Amino acid sequence: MTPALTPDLMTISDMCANFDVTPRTLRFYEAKELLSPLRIGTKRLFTKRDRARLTLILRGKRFGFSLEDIRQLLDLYDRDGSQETQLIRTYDVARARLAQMEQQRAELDEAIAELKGQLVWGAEVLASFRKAAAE
Amino acid sequence: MTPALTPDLMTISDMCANFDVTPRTLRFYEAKELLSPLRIGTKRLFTKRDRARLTLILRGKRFGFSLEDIRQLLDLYDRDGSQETQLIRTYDVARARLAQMEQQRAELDEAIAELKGQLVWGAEVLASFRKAAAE
DNA sequence: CGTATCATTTACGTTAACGTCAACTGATCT
DNA sequence: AGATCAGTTGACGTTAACGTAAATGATACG
Repeated sequence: MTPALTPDLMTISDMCANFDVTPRTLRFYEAKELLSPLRIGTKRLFTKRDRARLTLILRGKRFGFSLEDIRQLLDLYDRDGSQETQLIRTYDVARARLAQMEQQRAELDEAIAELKGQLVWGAEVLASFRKAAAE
Repeated sequence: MTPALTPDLMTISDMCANFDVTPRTLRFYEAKELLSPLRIGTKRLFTKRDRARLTLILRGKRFGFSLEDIRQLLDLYDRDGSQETQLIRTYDVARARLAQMEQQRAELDEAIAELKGQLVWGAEVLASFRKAAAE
């Protein structure tokens, strides 16, 4: 069993199992100052706060934010999570990102449409090949 | 004026202007064997074929193909552009890529939806802030 | 002849997000 | 003690698609 995570501290392998990331990733995030686990001697112990942050980090990645973007957002949450101006800034960043994503989706849609067109053409060429071969 | 592109040959800067790419890009593509311009002495002269290929390269990039993917597709076109099996292979690659893109689009849609949800929440928090400040 | 412009080759630099060793250190189990 | 883990730091490797700089060559103009 896991050593009974008394004050909800988790070892690096607990974290890996729970969040499906590698140790390298967690150390990397620490180096990037996205996480700051406690130390007992040399070993890392991840707190509830670290877990909350990691959750946000992974969500941010799903949104396509870079780690640097994420770090800045986390900093904003931290510094004075309750300052209205900070919240507004976070909100704006997210909205901008949303706009980007919708733009990206539009481009993707265009590319899909174009590629579909090419496929239709390809199918026609193939069909005419078979016709020619059948005579 | 451009030296009257007699047998439709273009210099590197003509190409850059026409396709909106840098010289570095064209040399890079040549190194990757995507293009194979003629040489007069040391200088490159791009033929009609090079331009056709570049068009396909750029289109491929819009589709999200890697240069390596594109090179292979171009090779297929070349080797025996009229062999049915080659055409089929090209067709299949394109279809697979289309599937990828539609998958990607689905994920993007999900992320957009989730992010929109977060934004709504963020807006609510902001609203409650203003309410609190107004009292 | 001088210079201005365009081109060429070579080769190292860049960015992101980790992967993959290597070489240890400690703790634990037997 | 010996062996076995789990963990640590450090450092170089990876991938894609070029950017950028340095040194040199070719050509045309006046």
